[in-house]
Amino acid sequence: MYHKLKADLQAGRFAPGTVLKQKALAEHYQVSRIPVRDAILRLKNEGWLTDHGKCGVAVPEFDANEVEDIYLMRMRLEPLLQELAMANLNAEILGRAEDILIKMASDGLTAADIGELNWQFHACIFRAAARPTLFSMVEHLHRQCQRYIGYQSLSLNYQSRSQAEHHALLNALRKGDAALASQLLSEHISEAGQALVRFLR
Amino acid sequence: MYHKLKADLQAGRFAPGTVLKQKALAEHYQVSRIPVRDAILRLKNEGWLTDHGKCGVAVPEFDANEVEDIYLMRMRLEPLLQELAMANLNAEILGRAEDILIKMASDGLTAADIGELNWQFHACIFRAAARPTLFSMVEHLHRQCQRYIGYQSLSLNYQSRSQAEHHALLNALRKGDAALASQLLSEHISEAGQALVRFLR
DNA sequence: CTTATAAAAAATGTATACATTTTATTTTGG
DNA sequence: CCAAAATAAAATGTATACATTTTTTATAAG
Repeated sequence: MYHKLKADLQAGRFAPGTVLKQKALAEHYQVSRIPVRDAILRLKNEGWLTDHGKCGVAVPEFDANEVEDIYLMRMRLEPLLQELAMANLNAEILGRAEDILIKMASDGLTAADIGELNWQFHACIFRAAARPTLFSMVEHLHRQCQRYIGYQSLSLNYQSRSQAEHHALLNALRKGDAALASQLLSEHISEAGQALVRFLR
Repeated sequence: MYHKLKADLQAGRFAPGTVLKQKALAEHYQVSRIPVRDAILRLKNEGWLTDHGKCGVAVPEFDANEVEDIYLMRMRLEPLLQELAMANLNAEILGRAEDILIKMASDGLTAADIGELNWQFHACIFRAAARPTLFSMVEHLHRQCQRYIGYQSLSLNYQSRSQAEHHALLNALRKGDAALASQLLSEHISEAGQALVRFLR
């Protein structure tokens, strides 16, 4: 139930602003209201739903200010996590990261696919830091962004540029150039954020 | 129910590591398991409970690594938010912040009281940034820390030093010295974090 | 016609009962 | 005696039924 509703939200099958009622969801997914309530609680915490006054939940509208804040946070936290990871990077990890980049160059990927692979690429590096709390937070912020990028073709337009940045980052990591790697990641996030905010305004 | 369980967790009435079962909680609080489930879901997201295998939830053990990560994040995010707030600060806001500092000097405050007032002081400034998403995140990180500071007398030992730092910060904000205010806040967080990590190890 | 109040409808919160899954115990074979 | 499988117990997940709260609609007064 939770997974089905989340999938529908991720696929954009409910327009932003739509108000969802427990009873209606229960009937739609052929379950009782108990699992619906659980799912709603979880999805509210993940940012896929918001309270709608005292009754009902709504699919959040696109909010450029929210995106701006999330990208600001990512710019501060992801380079930090990457720096902490650098000491533990090795050829195997970097090889796996490159494999993901190769997959990202495939044809027929949806915006959601690209978003997921993009996260897998960075996560692969971040995980080496062995910092579960910081990692979870960064993952949470990434996934909040996916709500926005799933909808539009922006990620497809920026795909070639993004790939080039990924390869440049990978090279810096291979060389062990921490300052360059941090700067490249920061710019990578900044550009994606600015493009998304421009698109929303 | 949610509020009662949270209060008990905040007051440290369940030792870290304790495993809690829905049925036991339901009987203890004289409610059915449905509100217990809701409360558990919410408290897991707030960091007051964690999953315990496939069955039950546990009161999390104290984890110095988690604290270290949270303070690292706070050091990156709070100065950012404060900088964004500075343009909108005025005498009224700064006056309210000072009022809170005066309350913090009262006698007979518990560690939890001081923690709450400490947050109110900074929140009062942060709110001026009018950045709800960033603010929520910073608030979330603050409240995660309260789980640790509620337990021990550390906050009481650092109270006078902390107050001095608060006043220095307030002065920098009054003067509009952004660089100094950021630096003071960063150090303020860093010192509190280091003290807490030292205590836990 | 607008506003305030009252009744009706709808939505959420909670209790009880049952189903499914997980964990603990016992039994059996080596 | 130990390990693995089977059984019993316990815990969580879910459905139905009812209680409380919120929202909407209808009604009446100004």
